[in-house]
Amino acid sequence: MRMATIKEVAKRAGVSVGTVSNVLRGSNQVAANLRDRVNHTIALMDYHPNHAARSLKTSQTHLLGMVISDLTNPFFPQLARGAEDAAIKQGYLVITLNSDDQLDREKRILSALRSRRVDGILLVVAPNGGHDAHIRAVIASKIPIVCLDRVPEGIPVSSVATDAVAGTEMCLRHLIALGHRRIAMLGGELELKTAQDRLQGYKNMLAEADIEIEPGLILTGDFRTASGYLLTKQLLLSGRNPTAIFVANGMMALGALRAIKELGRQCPGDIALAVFDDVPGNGSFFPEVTAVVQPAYQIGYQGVELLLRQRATGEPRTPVQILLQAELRIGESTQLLRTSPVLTR
Amino acid sequence: MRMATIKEVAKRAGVSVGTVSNVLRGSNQVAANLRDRVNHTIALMDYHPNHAARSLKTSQTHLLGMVISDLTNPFFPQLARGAEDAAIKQGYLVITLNSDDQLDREKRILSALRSRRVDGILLVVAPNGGHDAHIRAVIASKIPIVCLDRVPEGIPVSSVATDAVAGTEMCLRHLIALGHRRIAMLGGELELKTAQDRLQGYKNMLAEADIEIEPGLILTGDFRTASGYLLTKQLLLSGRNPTAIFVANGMMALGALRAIKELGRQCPGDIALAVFDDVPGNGSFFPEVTAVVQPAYQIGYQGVELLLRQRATGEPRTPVQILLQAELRIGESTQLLRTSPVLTR
DNA sequence: TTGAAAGCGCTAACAA
DNA sequence: TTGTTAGCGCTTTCAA
Repeated sequence: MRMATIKEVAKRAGVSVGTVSNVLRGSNQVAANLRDRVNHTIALMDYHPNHAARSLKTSQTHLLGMVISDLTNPFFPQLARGAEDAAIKQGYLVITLNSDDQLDREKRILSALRSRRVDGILLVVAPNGGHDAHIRAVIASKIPIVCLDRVPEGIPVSSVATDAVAGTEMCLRHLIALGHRRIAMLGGELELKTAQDRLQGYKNMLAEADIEIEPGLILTGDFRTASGYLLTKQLLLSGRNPTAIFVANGMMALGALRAIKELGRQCPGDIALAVFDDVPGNGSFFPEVTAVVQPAYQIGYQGVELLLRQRATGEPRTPVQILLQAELRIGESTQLLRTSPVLTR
Repeated sequence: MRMATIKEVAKRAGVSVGTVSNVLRGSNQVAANLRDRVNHTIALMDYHPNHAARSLKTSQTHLLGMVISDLTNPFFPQLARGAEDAAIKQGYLVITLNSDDQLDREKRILSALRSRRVDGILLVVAPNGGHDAHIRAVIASKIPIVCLDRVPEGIPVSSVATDAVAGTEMCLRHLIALGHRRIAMLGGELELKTAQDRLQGYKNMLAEADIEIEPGLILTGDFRTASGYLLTKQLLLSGRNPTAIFVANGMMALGALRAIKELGRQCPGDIALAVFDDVPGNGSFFPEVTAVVQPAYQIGYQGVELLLRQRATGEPRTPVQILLQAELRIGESTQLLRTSPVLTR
């Protein structure tokens, strides 16, 4: 059965389509009795305005596209929920797509989104080694775009992200205050600004505490669980004996914890652990992991708000970069145990 | 800047709009030289067909709507990814929305999705206490709909879900084989078929093992972490002394673990724990929790396939109910410790 | 305050 | 094989 059209509603209610349209759009130019009659007919016929027709006429889809790397990384569902809430509040819907951090997927997704005439794009960029022509093409086409979480370098684009340098510094300060000096760092792909920032924060704090940087304690992975697992095994079997590990994100931390467990080491007894980004399940298990918790929901929420603001006012001359502060949540994984051999040397 | 239209492309290429349309749709009725000229012009003008206009004409949006309860429950991201992959493979995009298990949100979402004229709806129903008129309205309107995860009762609708009875039985069998007889059950809202099924599986196995059901060991919550936490505290302080707890989902298990930890009990030393549904972070912490792992990705994937199949062939006379089997993953949380007082009575 | 009608960009039926 | 055109359902002017 076909869906009712505005014409059918108008006929049934005994008014013109213009009047029905006015009622739909909440115009107060319509007499109360007519308005009631129309609304009643709408309910009666279970009428739902055809969005495609409306889009065609107004050239607005009220659709936003969002490209994230992977929804199964718990950082992104929160971000997606923030985006959804902000979008719905303004009458928009969001199509979310996963790039898995693969450049070709990102390109195809962006292309599909353009065909759909989305009113704006939220993008968590994949590492691209400088191949950013497809992103520049979006900017050139005047589709409003805001980058989330990862701020691409060398592209004039607005963004909302966590202040990763400050967040990392806060965490390292905590570790150093506990007496740790041999702190290892498991980082993400250094193409990504966020990965660089976390490494930078690490270096800053070591320098501030007059701790010499030991290159062998800095390992680079790719923000995935498998990578955290491998690097941790490698690190713990390297004989470099760090007393603490700082991990660049939650997924890697999961791998690190598994490796520590498998090697029969105790955390925090044998080794302390702290993470940038929250860890799935954190707080329900032992040890609760000390984590720099990002305002993921806010990144999504403010990203949409910024996007729609820019859309409303026209793209600003200079891009806006919003930096949100993270929060340090101290857990058992960096707890000092009296009996612990960790810091006694 | 406006985007190019098919008319402009036709003019520039010196052909009619009909010809451009034929080229776009890959018709082989077009002479090679014209086709090349048109394709060249399309590339030149960076033309992208207007999806809204096409939708209006063909009354197909190639959009699917998906309503889930909460993306931050890790079960759903997997399901969403399965749906996305299956949809993209057939040229569809998915709009995912969270109902938070609230009936009014579900209604509003369904209404928005209908306005968007989505080609099909994937729905994880919220508990509704029999208020399912809005779902029946979708069915009446002939929009293909497939329910995921939770099979609503008394509504003729296709679905893809986990075989919760069998999954629970498998898990209880494991617990009973370990010698447990005082097994508590923390369930979800009994309005939901999945919650009922899990309880049913529990009862089935106790009956099979000739264990009398003790009502005080069966607590009912709402599938959320807070509920798992509260019920576990209540249970452990009740003096009923269960030796094992079976929890109805992963989020509740997180709460249960936290409660056990806070009360200073050891798992599995003092109490064993098993869960229907996986637990966030499981496997990286101690204890790894014995879990009935659902094929979440498959539920999403097969849900979309079923939906599109039904759309292609017309709604079938009788709804199809697909039941997928879960897998029991045994962890440390149900490990028998020689020193454990648990089973010595 | 209400109605009539043009037209958004496309597809598909039909004509040439 | 290619061109012409009606019309999808809506918003929005303009007239009444």
